[in-house]
Amino acid sequence: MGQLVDVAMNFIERCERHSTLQALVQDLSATLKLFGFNYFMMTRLPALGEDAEPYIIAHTWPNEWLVRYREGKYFWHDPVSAFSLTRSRAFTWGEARIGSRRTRIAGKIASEASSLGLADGIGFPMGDASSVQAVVSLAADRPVDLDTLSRHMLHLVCLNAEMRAVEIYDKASKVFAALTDREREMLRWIANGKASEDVADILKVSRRTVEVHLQHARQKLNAATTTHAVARALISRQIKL
Amino acid sequence: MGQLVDVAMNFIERCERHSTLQALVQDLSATLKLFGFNYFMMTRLPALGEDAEPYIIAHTWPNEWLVRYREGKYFWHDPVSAFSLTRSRAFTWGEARIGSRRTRIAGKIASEASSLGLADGIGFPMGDASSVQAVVSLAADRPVDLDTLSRHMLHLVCLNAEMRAVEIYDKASKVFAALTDREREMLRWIANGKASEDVADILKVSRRTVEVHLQHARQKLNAATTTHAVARALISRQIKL
DNA sequence: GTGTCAATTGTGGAATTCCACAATAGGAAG
DNA sequence: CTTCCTATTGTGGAATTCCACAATTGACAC
Repeated sequence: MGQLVDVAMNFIERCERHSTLQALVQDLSATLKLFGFNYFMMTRLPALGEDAEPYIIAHTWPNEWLVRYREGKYFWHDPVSAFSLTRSRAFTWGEARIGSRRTRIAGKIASEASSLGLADGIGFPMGDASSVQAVVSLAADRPVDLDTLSRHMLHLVCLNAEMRAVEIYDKASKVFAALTDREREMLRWIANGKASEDVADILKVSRRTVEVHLQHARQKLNAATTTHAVARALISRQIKL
Repeated sequence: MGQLVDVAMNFIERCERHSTLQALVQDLSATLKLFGFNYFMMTRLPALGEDAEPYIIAHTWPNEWLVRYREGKYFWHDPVSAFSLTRSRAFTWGEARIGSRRTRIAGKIASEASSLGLADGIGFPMGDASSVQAVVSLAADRPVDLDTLSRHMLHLVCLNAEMRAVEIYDKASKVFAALTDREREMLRWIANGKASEDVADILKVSRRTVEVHLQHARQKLNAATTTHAVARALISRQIKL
């Protein structure tokens, strides 16, 4: 019981010291086995309908399973992955499957997974309740039945592993030039559906002024269009809706 | 030592059962005091330069401090809050202050906070490493010196509290109509700076087809302009950049 | 088999944005 | 005090988007 707390704490401390994804994966994999999980998948979420594979950060899933997942575009048919997109709390695969109506394809996916040693699992969405960014999914060869403490320790393990993994994986994060207050102000109105002229009226300046600010914003964000600039400003958190 | 684990687990279990923000805040506040923290602040992050106050989800900060924070627009001068925007891991205020150059205003904020009983604290960014969504900040009247276990238990407490708080607070989350594959495809190209004509070429359809899809997207997302639609599609996670 | 919905294409004109070139004024920093 | 940056406004024309009105094809569901 208390042992798992130590296992988790020790893993988290080691986490910081791993400087390669490989080492981290190995350590995480070993740690998770102590909790009864043989495989894990750590991935960001693709936009709807998109191919999920490029978003994978790290995993130890059997290659065979990964191939099938890709070929069959399982991501968009698997109720478990669908669950990941909406849930902000931890959930077991069992829960996810019960919560969704049974379709042919869902049943097929579940039985195929089971035959490859991924019978049940638990998913930890990363991010807050308003927007899930990534998911760490753990697979076991039998139904998941964790006590509360183990579950939360696992959550902590996955949380820290993901943080570290993204740090390692994603060192080259997109950095855009900083906009001025005025530029952000203009962009924000545009992002909210106003035309340049509207913004001009709202801010009591000429339409031209608005357009020049937008032009500067486009240049700074290296954007081809104002829409492009808005998208980039949004993801770089320089504006909000 | 092991007691704090129980305290944390018990709190997390109670969390689910709280149905009002008030009850949650009270419980959280009491729980945090057992860890030596007298006040907390749970907030989402404003866009650069924006007023931070509307983004507060819940807090127990002294009113006097909150007023000063607002009046002086401290959020944008306080190295601690600046830290929240970039860090994805837990950090103490002390760490944040050391990591940034000392300015007059920063020193003033720190000493004012200290005189009101917020001498040091710890911040837990919520969200993954690539995008911080919210922060839970805990304040203590003396320098923070937590052992690893306590720190991680606190992290778990804050994580679950925030989840629940957002669930309660944000029941009326913006829901937009689902776009079709094609609509998303078009929007994605537009979000990436392409003109309708470019998209038409890329997808081997007529410019008009692209525009009709965009029109439908605008209608579904209730957006006045395509830019508006892109912004909404982005925040509702229907497209990615 | 009928109905609903997605995807596709078209026309023509109004509305809007984008761009190259220029210039003035004020504030902050060195 | 000089320099850099930001905010502001202007012109005119090219490029692009937006809109109202219409219609065909194919897929999936009841």
